[in-house]
Amino acid sequence: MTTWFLIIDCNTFYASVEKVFRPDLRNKPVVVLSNNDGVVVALSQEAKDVGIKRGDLLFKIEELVKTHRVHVFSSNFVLYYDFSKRIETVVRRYFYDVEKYSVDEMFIEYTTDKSVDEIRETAKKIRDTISDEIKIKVSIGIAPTKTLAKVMNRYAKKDKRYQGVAILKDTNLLQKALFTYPAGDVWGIGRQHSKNLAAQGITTAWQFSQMNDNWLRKNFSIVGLRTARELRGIRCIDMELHPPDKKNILCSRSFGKPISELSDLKAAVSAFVQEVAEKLRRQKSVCKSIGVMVMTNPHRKDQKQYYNSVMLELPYAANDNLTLQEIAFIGLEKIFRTEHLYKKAGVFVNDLFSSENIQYTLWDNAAKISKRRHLFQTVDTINTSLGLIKLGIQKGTEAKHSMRQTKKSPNYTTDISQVPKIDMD
DNA sequence: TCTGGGGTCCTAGGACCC
DNA sequence: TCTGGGGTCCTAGGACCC
Repeated sequence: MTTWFLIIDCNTFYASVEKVFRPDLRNKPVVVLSNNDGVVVALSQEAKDVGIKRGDLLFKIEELVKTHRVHVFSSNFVLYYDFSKRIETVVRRYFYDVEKYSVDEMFIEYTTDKSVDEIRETAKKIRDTISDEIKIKVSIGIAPTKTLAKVMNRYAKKDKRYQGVAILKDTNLLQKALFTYPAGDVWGIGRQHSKNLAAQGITTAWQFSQMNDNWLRKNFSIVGLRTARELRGIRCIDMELHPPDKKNILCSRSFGKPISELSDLKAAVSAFVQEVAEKLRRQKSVCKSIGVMVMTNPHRKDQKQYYNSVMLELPYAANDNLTLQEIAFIGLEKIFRTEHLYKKAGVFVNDLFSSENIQYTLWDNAAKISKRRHLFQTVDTINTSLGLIKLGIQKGTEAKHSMRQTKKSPNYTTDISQVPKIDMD
């Protein structure tokens, strides 16, 4: 028996999803923008071919967009997440244990005595099924460790000869796979490490993997050592089938237009508190403190800059909007200064623990706390199906802090009023 | 006009305790 | 002629991922 790791990775995911309901965009360049339509976060191969890169500012590529008739979309996470779930469902028909690593990637651990060719055929079948049923192309990398599977995945994606599935047949081929593979493209080696490595003449994954353990440990911590060992074929990173509860939850967002009034910031903070509180309740956690941060636009050198954040203790461990909002507002008022144009705000909670075993002290108003918790359980139930209930402060003020999203596609798959219509006339 | 959002882990250093 | 040492907790900062 041999244990393999498969990684299934969707090609240019957001851009591909946007194309599914738009057959007229086949073979056309498509880009998807960040929140507020600021920068390119995803792009189709055709868009890459005309010279657009991830991270490009929209206003700087206007010329390219015009000349090459690039189709531009605001991000539609509801749609992408729904596609992600559909793809996962297909994969689970073949493998019960799937690690959802990100919205467009899944790891699978596969222990089998099947031959390399048989494994490749299975992978191809999964790939074809996803392509047929969901209309999304995926690449699959297969190897004895997660890090090597990621390496193979890139070969599967970049080199047509693999037809979307690349497997590291045996470790004798390690040197061949890593010899020309850029060190900076290895999973776990980012920009900074890559720069430091290059300064010492280390540019390939193979060179990195052959460095001395002590040196790796000293310069790149235990994380870097683990990466090097994984590249040698030694398994160091396991599957994570059940995502652990979040230890921190953050909700922050830039505003479509700058805000200067406290009341408008309050409306934004209230909305962020709502999101944070919902996430807390979803994982059955409570928090003992809550933080708020505000900032001006750091890119506007001509404007007065201000950044501040504050963390406040709650009177008791909680996860209901009302308690969290009360304290968040106190925090906001502490750090709010007039005369600034605020571009972004955020709400965060750290040190979460399970809501199942809260210890109240003698002074806690247990009745009030319990009432609030039940109230928001009900609110969650209603919002899950309708999404209508908000705290009063948010009423009518949404426009002031809402994002700019002028090019959003319909929620084709999750909103009955937005499904595509076919004209039969 | 225009610059994303949400996470994780690791390390070093200071405070504090006995 | 000497000025401990080990353990724990917390925080800030820096790296990484998508």
